[in-house]
Amino acid sequence: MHQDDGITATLRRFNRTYTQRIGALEESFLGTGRPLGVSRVLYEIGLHGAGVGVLRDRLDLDSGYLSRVLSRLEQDGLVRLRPDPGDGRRRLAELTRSGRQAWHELESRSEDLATRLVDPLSPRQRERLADALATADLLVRAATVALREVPDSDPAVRDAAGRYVAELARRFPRGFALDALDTGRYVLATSDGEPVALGGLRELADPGTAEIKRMWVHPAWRGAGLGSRMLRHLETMAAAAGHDRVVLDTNGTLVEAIAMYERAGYHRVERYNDNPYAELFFAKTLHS
Amino acid sequence: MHQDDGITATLRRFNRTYTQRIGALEESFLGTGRPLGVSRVLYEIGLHGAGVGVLRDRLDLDSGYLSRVLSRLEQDGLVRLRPDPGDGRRRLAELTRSGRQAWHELESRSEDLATRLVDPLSPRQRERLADALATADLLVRAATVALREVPDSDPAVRDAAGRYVAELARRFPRGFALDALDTGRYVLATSDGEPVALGGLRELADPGTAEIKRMWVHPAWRGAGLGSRMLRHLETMAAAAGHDRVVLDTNGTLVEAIAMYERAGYHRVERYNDNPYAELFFAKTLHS
DNA sequence: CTCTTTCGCTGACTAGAGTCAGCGACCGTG
DNA sequence: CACGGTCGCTGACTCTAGTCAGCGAAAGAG
Repeated sequence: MHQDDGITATLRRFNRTYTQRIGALEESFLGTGRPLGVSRVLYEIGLHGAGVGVLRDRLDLDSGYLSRVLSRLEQDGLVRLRPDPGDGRRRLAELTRSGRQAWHELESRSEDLATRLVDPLSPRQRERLADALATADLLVRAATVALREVPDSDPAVRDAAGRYVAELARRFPRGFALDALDTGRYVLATSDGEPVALGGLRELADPGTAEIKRMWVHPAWRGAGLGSRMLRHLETMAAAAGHDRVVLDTNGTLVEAIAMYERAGYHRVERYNDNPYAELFFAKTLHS
Repeated sequence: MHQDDGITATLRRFNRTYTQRIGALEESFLGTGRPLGVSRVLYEIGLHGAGVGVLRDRLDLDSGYLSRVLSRLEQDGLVRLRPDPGDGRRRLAELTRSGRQAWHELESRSEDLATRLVDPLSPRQRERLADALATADLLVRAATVALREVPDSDPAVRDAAGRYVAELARRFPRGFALDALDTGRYVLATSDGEPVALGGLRELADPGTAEIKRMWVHPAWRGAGLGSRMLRHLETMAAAAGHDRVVLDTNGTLVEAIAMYERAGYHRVERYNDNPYAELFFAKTLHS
């Protein structure tokens, strides 16, 4: 019924099976007397409400289209729109009492469908399915993490760098303190808009060499290969900028990171700076 | 990032991840200058051609709608329609040279997308993803197998029974022969229209007892729990028909089946018929 | 040879989803 | 306070997907 004929074939086969049988979960939003698009907006507003612009971004809808959907929901008494107190141009959408009821209806309809799908399976099979889907979920998310260079003024960089510092302070025996953010080029990895990894690249006095700084991966994402991807990305950037060697320093307590650097082809070198927190120094020659 | 909070939550979470990121595989049919529906029909016709009725069944389309889509494809020079030589009412659709070219384009577009998706993953991760998706595929297929009672005249019953007989003939030391199909109630399990399991229920002289016959599961589907599901289904049918006990006979060579009967609560009983092929006899009391 | 089905096609619709240009209210900057 | 830009809304569209009733040719049953 299935033979191992490559990852893309497996993926495409799964895609077919999936859209035919579970895709219906999506259309479970239908059958509530409302068109799918309207229900999706209703669901996305959620119990806590949401700004119109946020909805537009999250659902990737045209401004005019969303506006019409919202006014329909308002007419139906499911949604209340009020101006954003902080910015008179914006509007906030929130569910009315019957809107919340409709939201719960969508929720339970989707839950029912999921239950009905797994119902024919034995407990053991359900467990296997849950494991397989959780694994697939993690890997698909990891695969679709987007890396992009951002200016060091980007709030997400400050946020990620702050978490980096906080973690080092917790892990380093004598704590860790850092005042200003290094200038340099930063690469931010995001998933669903959330920062999940950060990496920085800085020029050194020696023009041929770049230094990798501030490598950080969100704790929940460790082991998903993000660190290596970030490293490769930074190396490519360094090579493109004309460097033929990258260096980095780290601390002996960061054992996972050290293992990753070694797997990625980095080798130990002598101390090249006077960073008091650094104990180990690595370098890698780039083959362009 | 993910906590174990039940199979339905995992399924729904995956569903969200999936539709956002892999769902695009489906829409890869877009961007070819043709609407999605038209491309789907084109793809489904395939390189070997297909009858119009077959397409209607497979894609679950309205007769009139499909007809229009096909004539559009014919106008565009991608499809040729000719009458079925065996039945003048039917028509066969097959791809022209440029139709085949368009088909390959869809194929490679879909392949590209799949490749691009798994590209950021390491070989080890790709393997894990392939495993997870293959497992999920199997289980989702198993979960969505449909069991339905069919008349014993149904060609699918004859087909499945034929495979059953052929397999027993191969596995039994002295072969197996069976002339007519027993009358009785048959339950057929199908996946994508293909028969994947069969089971029969027959009344015995003793009115309280029903006999389960012709239990067969497609070789590719064994281990997916279909046998147990079929058994449960037949038991429910027997109970609904007023029986409080089911019996069955089997042969010592069918070790997997015997293990399944025992797991399902069947216990050994004395021989109750003169079936020369039967060596072992089982019974189960139904608690209604 | 009739009568009934089946098969695919045509015409006439509808709802849903989305696009695009432009508008008025409002914000932040210089 | 002028001005460019942002935000959401409105009107006028388009395209896709699909439904439904009915029709004529062909096949199968009696």
